[in-house]
Amino acid sequence: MKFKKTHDCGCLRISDVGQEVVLSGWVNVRRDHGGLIFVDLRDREGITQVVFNPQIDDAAHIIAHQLRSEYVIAVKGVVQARPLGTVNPNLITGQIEVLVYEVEILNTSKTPPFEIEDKLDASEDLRLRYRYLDLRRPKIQKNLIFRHHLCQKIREFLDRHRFIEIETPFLIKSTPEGARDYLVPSRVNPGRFYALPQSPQLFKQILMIAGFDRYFQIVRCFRDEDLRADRQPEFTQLDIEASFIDEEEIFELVEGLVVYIFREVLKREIQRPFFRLKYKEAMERFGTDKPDTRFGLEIVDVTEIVKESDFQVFKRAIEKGGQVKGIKVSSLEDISKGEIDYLTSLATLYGAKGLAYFKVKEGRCDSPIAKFFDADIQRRILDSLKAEEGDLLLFVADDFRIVSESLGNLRLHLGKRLNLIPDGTFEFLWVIHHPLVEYDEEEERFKAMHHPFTSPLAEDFPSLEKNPLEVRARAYDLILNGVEIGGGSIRIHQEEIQKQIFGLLGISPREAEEKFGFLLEAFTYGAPPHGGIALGLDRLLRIMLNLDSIREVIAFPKTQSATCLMTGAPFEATQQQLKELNIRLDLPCNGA
RNA sequence: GGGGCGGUGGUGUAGCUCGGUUUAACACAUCGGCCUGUCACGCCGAAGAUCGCGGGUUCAAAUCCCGUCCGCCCCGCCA
Repeated sequence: MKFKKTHDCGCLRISDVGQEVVLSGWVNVRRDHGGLIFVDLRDREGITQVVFNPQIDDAAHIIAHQLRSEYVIAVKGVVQARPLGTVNPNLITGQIEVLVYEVEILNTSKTPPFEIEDKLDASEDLRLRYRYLDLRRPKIQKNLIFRHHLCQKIREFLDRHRFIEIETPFLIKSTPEGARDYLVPSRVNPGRFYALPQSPQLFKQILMIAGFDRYFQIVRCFRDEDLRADRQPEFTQLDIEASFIDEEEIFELVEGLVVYIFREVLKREIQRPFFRLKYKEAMERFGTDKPDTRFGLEIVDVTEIVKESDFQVFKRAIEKGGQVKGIKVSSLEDISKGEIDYLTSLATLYGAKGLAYFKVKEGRCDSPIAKFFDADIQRRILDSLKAEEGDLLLFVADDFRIVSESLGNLRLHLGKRLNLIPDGTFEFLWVIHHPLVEYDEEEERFKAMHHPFTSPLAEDFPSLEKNPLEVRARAYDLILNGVEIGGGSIRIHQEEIQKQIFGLLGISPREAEEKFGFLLEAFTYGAPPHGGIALGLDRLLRIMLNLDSIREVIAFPKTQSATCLMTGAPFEATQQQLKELNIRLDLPCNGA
C-alpha cells in the first residue's frame, strides 16, 4: 500500500472541503464519461463519490479506466464541494466528492455473481454460497453492526446490575429430556461422546451453588432438530441466572433490560410493566401459549350454548369431552367459497376435522348448517360473540388442544390477511404459570413442560401426587409480538423436591443418579434459592429489525437441511479420522 | 417422516396450464466503441442458456409423466 486511509467512506461532509484525504474501499460502481470518470467508493461506513479528471492527473485517469466492480482501491485526493446542481440528496456524503490525483489498485475482482446492493436480486442459496459478498451489502452489515451494539448494551446493563459473565463448556454430558443433542466423539475415550449444550442450564445452576449469585452469558446453543425460519441448529441465547430472587425480581430485571436496549439501540420507548397472562387464559383466549396481542379476534367458548343444538358434529365432540369455540371476523360476509375452503384446510392442518361457519345476515345465522340451530340458540351464539350484521363466525369442535391450535392459527392468519396487525409496534407479554408437566401419549409418561428443574407453584404442591397435570410451574415465557423470545423459571433448589419431580417424570433414582448425580449432590452442599431466564438473541434481533428470518441477523447461517453452502459443512469424515475415533459407519445404502 | 412452492444465459424473471411459427424472450450485469457533471448515467454494438439432474411418453419436450438432487415455507419435531 502506497498510502494509508485517513477517513471512512461515510464520514466526509461539506465542512471537510479543502482537506487532503485518502480513502480505501471497494468500487461500488464506475460511471465513465469518456473524460470524467466517477467512482462510488464503498466501505462499511458508507459511499463517497470520487472523481477522476484527466486534466488533474492523467495517470490516475488512465488507471481509473481499468477499474471494475468490487476492485479494492485506495485514492488520494482533495475534498471538494460538488458543483451547483450535482448534489446527491440520497447520499449522506452527497454534498461533497473527492477529486483524485493518485490511485492504487490494491486488488482486482472477478465480476461478482450478483450485484452488491440493498435491492435483493439474488436467490438465497446463491447469497449463502457467496456469503462474503452478501455480507458486503449495506443492509446485512447494518444488521450485524446492530447486533454488536445490542450485545454491548446488554453487557453494559447487566454489568451495572452486578452480573458476571462466565463461560461454560461446549463439550458436555448429554442430559435426557429436551431436544436431540449434537454429539462429538471423544478420541481419548474410545466409544464415548460429548454432547453440545442445548443451553448452559445445569452449569448456570451449579454456578449459583458456587456463589456467583448473578451470572449471565451470551452463548451459543445447539439443538439437532429440524429448521424453520426462526430456528437454526446453532443459535445464541442471552442466558441469565440469579440467586435469592423471585419472579417479581426477574420481571423487574428483564423489563428494565428490554426498556434499556430498545431505548439505547433502537431509540424506542417501551411501556412498563409488561402485560401478564396466565397460561390457561392465554390458551383459552388466543389458542396458544405465545399470543400475539397486537390485535383482537379472541376465541369464544360456545360449548354450553351449542350442546343443545341438533348439530351432531358439535354434539358428538362435546359428548366426548371436547368443546366448541369460535372467532368472529368483522365484515367478511362476502367471503368467497374458495377462501372458506382455504381457511378449512388451514384448520385441518392443525388437526381439526372441519370448520363450521355462519354469516350474520338480517340478525340471523346464514350457513348450510344453520337449520340445526333454532332461533334462540342462534341468538345466544350471536350474543356471546357480540356478532353484528355482516360478520363471519368460524367454529371448531374437538378436544381442547385441537380447538385451541386450529383457532389460534386461524386467528393469526386472519389477523395478517385483514391487516389487523399494526406495523412497527412492539408488544411484550409475560405468560406465566405453565403446567409443570404434560402427558406424553407415546411414551405413556409425564414430561416436564419447561425442564425437570422447574419449581412447582407452592400452592399447587399438594396436587403433585394425585393430579400432576393441574400443578402449575413457577415458569414464565417472554413473548414479543406473538413470538416466544425467552423463557425461564424459578428452580428447585432442594434435593428432596427434585427427587420427587424426577419420580413424577418416571426418571428412576438410578437413572437420576447416573444422569444428574452431580447436580443432586451439589444441591446437598447449600444450594441457594435461584432462578433465571434465557432470551433468544437471534429472534429478538429479527423482530427489532423487522426481518422475516433469523438468517438475516446471523453472519453464517445454515440452510433448512442444516448445511453451510459456503464451506460445504457437514463433510464426509476421512477413513483416517474415523479410525482415530474408533467409529465405523453403517449407512443405509440404496439397493446395494 | 409428510405437505406445498421454486430451479430457464453471470443474476432476476417470462415462456410451461393447451407439446410444434421459439432461431427460448425481457431487464440488469458483462465485453467493445463514443461521451467532462454522472450518481438507476446516456447512446451504438457484441457475446452469453443443450431450460437442476436421470429416465419415460411422442414424429416432436423448457412445456406431459415418473424418479432424484438442491433451496424456501409449513406439519411432525423443537424440555
